[in-house]
Amino acid sequence: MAGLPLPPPNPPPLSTRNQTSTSSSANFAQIPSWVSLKRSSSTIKTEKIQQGKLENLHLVSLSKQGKLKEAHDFLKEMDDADVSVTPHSYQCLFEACGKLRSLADGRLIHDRLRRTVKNPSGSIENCLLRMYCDCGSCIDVQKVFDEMLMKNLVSWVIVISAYAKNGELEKAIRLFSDMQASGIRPNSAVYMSLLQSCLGPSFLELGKQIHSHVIRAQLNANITVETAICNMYVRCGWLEGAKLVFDGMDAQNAVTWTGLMVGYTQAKKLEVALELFARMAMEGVELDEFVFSIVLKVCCGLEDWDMGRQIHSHIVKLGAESEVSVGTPLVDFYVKCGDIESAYRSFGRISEPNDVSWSALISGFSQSGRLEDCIKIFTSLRSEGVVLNSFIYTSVFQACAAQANLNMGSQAHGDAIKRGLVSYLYGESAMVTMYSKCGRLDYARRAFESIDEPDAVAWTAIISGYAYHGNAAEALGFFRRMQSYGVRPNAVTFIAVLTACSHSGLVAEAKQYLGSMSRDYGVKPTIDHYDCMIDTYSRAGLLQEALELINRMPFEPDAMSWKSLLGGCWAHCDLKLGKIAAENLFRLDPGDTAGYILLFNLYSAFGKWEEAGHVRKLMAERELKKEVSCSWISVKGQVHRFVVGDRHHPQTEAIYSKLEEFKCSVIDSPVRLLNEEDDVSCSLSARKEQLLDHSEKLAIAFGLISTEDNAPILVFKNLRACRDCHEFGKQVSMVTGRQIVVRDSTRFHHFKSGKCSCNDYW
DNA sequence: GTAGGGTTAG
Repeated sequence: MAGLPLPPPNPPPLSTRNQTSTSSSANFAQIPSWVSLKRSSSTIKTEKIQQGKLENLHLVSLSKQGKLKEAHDFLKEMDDADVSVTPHSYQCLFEACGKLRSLADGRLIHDRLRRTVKNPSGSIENCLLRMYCDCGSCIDVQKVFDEMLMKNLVSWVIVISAYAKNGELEKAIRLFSDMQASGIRPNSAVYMSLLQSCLGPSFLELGKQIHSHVIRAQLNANITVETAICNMYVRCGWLEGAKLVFDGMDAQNAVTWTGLMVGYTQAKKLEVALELFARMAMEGVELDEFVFSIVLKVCCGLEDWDMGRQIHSHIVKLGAESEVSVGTPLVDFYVKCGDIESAYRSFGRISEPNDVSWSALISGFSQSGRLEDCIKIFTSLRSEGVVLNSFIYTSVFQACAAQANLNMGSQAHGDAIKRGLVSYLYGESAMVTMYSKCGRLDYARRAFESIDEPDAVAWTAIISGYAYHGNAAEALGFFRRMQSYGVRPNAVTFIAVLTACSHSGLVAEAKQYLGSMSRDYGVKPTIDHYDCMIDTYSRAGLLQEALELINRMPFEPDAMSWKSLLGGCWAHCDLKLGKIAAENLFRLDPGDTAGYILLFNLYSAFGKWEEAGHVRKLMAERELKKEVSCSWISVKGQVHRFVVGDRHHPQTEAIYSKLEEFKCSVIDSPVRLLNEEDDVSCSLSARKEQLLDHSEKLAIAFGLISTEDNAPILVFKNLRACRDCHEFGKQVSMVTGRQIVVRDSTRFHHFKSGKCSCNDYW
């Protein structure tokens, strides 16, 4: 990728509602250091009043720049020179402390205020209150508030909002009553802060009471307050109430409509949400930049890609594409569409992308398999010091998992920890998967054990990890542990459990788990679960059972059902059933290359060359090409890739002579089977030659000559391991005593002392 | 007052 597209010229802004106007206050950063209390500056010293003004000006400047340490020093100098601090300076100092959330500084300056000023004004005290709120210290807020002699409306608003924001709603309500008792009428700000604190269904009753207070206070004609009430009902899960308030309003603005659409989206009533948008557009409500994100989300949920594109063109007409709050949801929409090119184009039109925009794009690349791009963008963002977030890291972990890129994955891991950006559960589960797919089950386990309270997804990740590595005992152990912790398994968990069983020949266990899903766990089995069971029977050679299950299961068999059976027929040499399975598979998925190869091998095994040739012709007719097979190994941080018969590597001679040492391992059976790695069109004798230099063997041989004698060898390949290479792995592990690990397209093979963890089942 | 990005699978 040659750099990202340039942003276009700025379009007219949508609405200025959210654009903070730049204040016209002086730039205090420019006040030079001559405003200091050097005793030599006699001109300043002589004029007492002027002097105080300048010092206070400097103090204000330091506060606005957030230079609190310098401010403290300067305050001391002012004390020494007997210059008093003005109320305005105190206000600025408190504002700075609040902004920086520096409670310690705030308390120091508060102390100073107490010592030097007898009766501070109400507005100073309100500043103090606000400072302690910003620093999150309710104790200090309460103390100041209790000692205040002149409590005005603002003071009450600050304190009530402080408690409300802090989740102490009861206290806020009590203060609210006190306020009324003391004869002060609450304003809309008080009600807004109380309403915003009603966060879930448990607050519904309280929310209703606040609502009735609003009506009594006659504030219910205020569009902002009404919108807040509407959103309160949405958050409390009472959509009907929200709708009632909405319909009762004299006029609604874009915010009101957006809030209601969010409500219907959360309630999974997507059609209603979309209707609302249509109505809103028809009624000519002035759209703002936030409306589109929710509508586009609705389109994604409905998979209504046409509607999404229509909305996109509407956005273009409004000239809002470059707005980050509009462009980012657009990127996500196209990612969900599976249209990564459009997503990338939309991203390029955002004039000032933020971290959310980047994460939407990166996850798009990760999900669409553009892993190189994903990693590339991540690396360049990191080096440019752009703000990253935990979403980005989660996507990077995923990409590294798919790429089996342990190097990048563990680097990103360390980096994310340093920046505190491993997101709880999301990032952690992705990390478990990353390590297990990179071949480091030990790290995966450690990553898992460090999760505070793993949820079903995290448990599923570790169970899948062990299943993927062919260790059913551990996988099932984790499944039991999961239940002992009271975490309920979901549908995907059972896929992992059943996969663990099928790869280890645990037929009875699989049957029992499938049967217990609905009964004991309340998880309804889907066709995927039945396919796992069919796979289990097939691998174990129980082909009749597999066929029976296909016929009597409560679903129409899909391609996967027949493919599993075909795999079993191939492994256990059942031509008759294999033909039936293949016919059905090709009917449902004519493009399944691996299926044709299975059938070809099956015919060949029975010496049925004519039929085998027919399969080959069929593949050619349907223009099915095998993916070019390759294997790779990482040595000292460098990745070495090999294809069949590869002679490009600088150490080719040494690699081939190492292979010669193991030559006798090639099974010399009268029937030479076709493997995924072989060229389908070449002759039998040529294929025999090919067996010697399959990419997997080349990678293993290179591993042998380029690593320490006792180091384990980890090889990755893009296709399924063939029988010869599998035997080769076993033999090498026996002769050399090395541990060999091969990840093929479906699982890990751990070769040790002449045996493989897959028990020759894969 | 409002929204936007991600976790587990064969």
